[in-house]
Amino acid sequence: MVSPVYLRIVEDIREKISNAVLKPGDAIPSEKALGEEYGASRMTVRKGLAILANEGYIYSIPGKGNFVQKPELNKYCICYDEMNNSINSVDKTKLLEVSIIMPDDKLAGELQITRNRNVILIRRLFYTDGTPVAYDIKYLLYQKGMPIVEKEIAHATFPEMLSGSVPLLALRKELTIYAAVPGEEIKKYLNIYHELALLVVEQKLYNSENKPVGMGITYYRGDYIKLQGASQ
Amino acid sequence: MVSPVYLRIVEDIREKISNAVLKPGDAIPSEKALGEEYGASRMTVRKGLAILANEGYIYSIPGKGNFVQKPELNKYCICYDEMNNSINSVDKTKLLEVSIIMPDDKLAGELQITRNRNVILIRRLFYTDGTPVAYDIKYLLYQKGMPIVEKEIAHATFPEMLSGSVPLLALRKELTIYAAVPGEEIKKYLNIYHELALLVVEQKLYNSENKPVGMGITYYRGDYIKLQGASQ
DNA sequence: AAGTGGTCTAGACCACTAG
DNA sequence: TAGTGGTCTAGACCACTTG
Repeated sequence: MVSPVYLRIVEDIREKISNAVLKPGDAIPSEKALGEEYGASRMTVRKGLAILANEGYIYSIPGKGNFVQKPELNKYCICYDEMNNSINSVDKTKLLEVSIIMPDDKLAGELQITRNRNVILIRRLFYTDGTPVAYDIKYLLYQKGMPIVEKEIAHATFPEMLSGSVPLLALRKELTIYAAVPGEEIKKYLNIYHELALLVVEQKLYNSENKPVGMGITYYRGDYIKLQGASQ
Repeated sequence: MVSPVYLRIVEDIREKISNAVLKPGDAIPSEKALGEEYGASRMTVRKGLAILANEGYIYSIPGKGNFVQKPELNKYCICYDEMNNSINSVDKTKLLEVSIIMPDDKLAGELQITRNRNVILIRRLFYTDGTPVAYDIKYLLYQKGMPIVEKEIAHATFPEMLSGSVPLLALRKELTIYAAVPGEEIKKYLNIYHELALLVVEQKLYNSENKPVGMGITYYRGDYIKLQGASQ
């Protein structure tokens, strides 16, 4: 079997959609018809169509048929890792602070907790070639059994910090990206003496019950970071 | 049939992975064993496993078995639309320029064309509540039959501009995000009189042969935009 | 009533992995 | 050699849509 039948079906139909032979909203031949066309059973045809549906090319309406999907024009996938981006990679970190704090009203609200709940505060600086390029703050809900080993924390990305206490596959993550002018404290940490923009990335992590388990803010020197995304 | 058998299988196994009953690398019971456990045929079991594989929970090794996947810790999905973001939405646009130009060396390189190829240049301002919030530049490879209707261009997002000449499902898109300090020209367009950071978003579009068909840069006032992403 | 997709079965043969 | 996943079939019954 050089190439399975269902893959030939997938490739053929995908090609027709890419070349606009089949346009969004058009009906695809019925599963019975495709089976006859390719000399395949209905289950084999369905396997191919399931793949196309999964890739976002088609959708089906029970009782009616399969149809070409309208493309998602504005979806992008971005791989964000505090320590690595497309123009830069962190080669040194400095742990400024690890402490247990009681949250203020704003933080308690963000983390959906009361003000007497313990929170771990971690502040770090990221360096590239000896230059400080980012100032990083993390707040983690303290969980019993959570390892606060400084050596581990210093170089960990945010999800990694939680790997001991939360099953990572249950983690839901949110990202917010914006630009800002640095305040005096950050200017000092990042050795900024002239006008410079910051790229700010906020992360928020939720457990499987959709409760926040941590949030973080990273302030990058604008001249040391580019985030990249792509469709698909 | 209240809930199909294959969905029960999916939910059971997904639950076990989320609760760390099954950990990354662990083997899942064989398809035969699962079939006996759920009183289902092997094809039904496989349908469930295919869904889990597609969701990124498991993977399979032929001849060995199905295994729990290590989670993707840094993948985020972001919906980017020039005109809409999480804190702001453009309600007016102003077309500054639509013209056909010959690219300079830099642009020709970016678009992988020779300097005698025609390029459409579009410059726009985006407004929210009467305030200019973004300055937008687009370069499109001129294709014969391309509609340059000013009314259409003024309010279109980048992929929409190409909808007449390129099958949109074949479009591959790239995004680059960074922060910068505004230059004099942009300060003038965006009425910036004090220190302010810009969020800059570059878009590059490719056709099905992976040749660039357009690129765009949008300069947002840092106080008027936040981009958001999420896992899944 | 005829056609469509959704679910499911009980087999089959293959290629691969492991002891 | 026994067990595993990968492909495939030829049926079946169901719920749904359309005329």
